[in-house]
Amino acid sequence: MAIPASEAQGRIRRFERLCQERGLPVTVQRRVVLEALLEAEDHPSADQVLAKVRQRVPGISQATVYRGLDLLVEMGLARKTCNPGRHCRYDANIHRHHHLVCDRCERMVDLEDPTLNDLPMPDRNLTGFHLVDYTIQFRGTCPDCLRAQHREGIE
Amino acid sequence: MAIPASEAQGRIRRFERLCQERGLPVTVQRRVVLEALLEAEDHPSADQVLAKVRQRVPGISQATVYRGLDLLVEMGLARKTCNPGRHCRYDANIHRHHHLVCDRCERMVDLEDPTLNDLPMPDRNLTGFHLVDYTIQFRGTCPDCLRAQHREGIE
DNA sequence: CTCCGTGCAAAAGGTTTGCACTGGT
DNA sequence: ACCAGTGCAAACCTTTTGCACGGAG
Repeated sequence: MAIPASEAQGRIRRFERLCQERGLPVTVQRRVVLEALLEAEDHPSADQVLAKVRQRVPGISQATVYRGLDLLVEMGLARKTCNPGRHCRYDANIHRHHHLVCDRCERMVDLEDPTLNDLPMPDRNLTGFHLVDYTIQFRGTCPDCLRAQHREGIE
Repeated sequence: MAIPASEAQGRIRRFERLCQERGLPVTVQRRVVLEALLEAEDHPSADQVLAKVRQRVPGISQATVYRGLDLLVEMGLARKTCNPGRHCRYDANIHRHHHLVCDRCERMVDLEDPTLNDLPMPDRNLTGFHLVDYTIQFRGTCPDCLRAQHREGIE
């Protein structure tokens, strides 16, 4: 969803600050990628961002946009709304259930919790969607990666 | 998550019935793909399913496994747990928010609903995960596709 | 017997990477 | 001036597709 202009300004400044902290140059290309994403109404694919960015910087290369997007995600200024990894995953569990996803290693495990299975469905009159089911994706760090992080902290 | 043997049997019979209804042959390959998925502990990628299937049917081709998985999804016997489409999508909205996803056209729109933003996080002592956030993905049909379906019903 | 599914291999499509040159700091 | 970023193109990886053969109904 498009970010309001007021907030977008702050987001761009935050981006510049984060770059400085890491000693990364704030290039036109990077800034334009961020701006394109802030203005997007939907959840654009990398290619859609590329198209939008090229309206402003015609010569920009695909690789630069991909790299710019990854940087934003790494900095916490954007989210990748797809699943971790490059491949599709399949699941034979077709009942309502939820997922715990590790941000670090991309592991995904099931969560069966009946207390989470009776959320009210968003009203069709408000959303326009006819919704039939839902899944909650919890994000965080899995046990293995927690241990690994802890070890890294010690070393 | 692995499906209990008792339920797996029923799932296989349901698969056979669905094939018959559609006049599709129940081949060894198709059955093995389903079995591999029912036995999987995690959310395997297509390639992981392929590896598992080849333990039992060494000569099976990659394409057959991909086709088998798609058939299962189409029949409602499995879920693709990745996002619609082949590409990653990006989102500049980094606050807690949720998604409405159309099963038909793969459109994804944001849902901001404060009443959905205070779900209890699963307990770390139970899951082992240190969870920091969550997103709810609602699945269904978007307004455009509802209209399209309606028109198809009339014709 | 007829089709459809399979296997093989090639194509497709999205993303990543190596390298020389350019541009920010 | 230095070092990282960019552009270009090739590589990579997952998924899809076309076609001839063989097996299911």
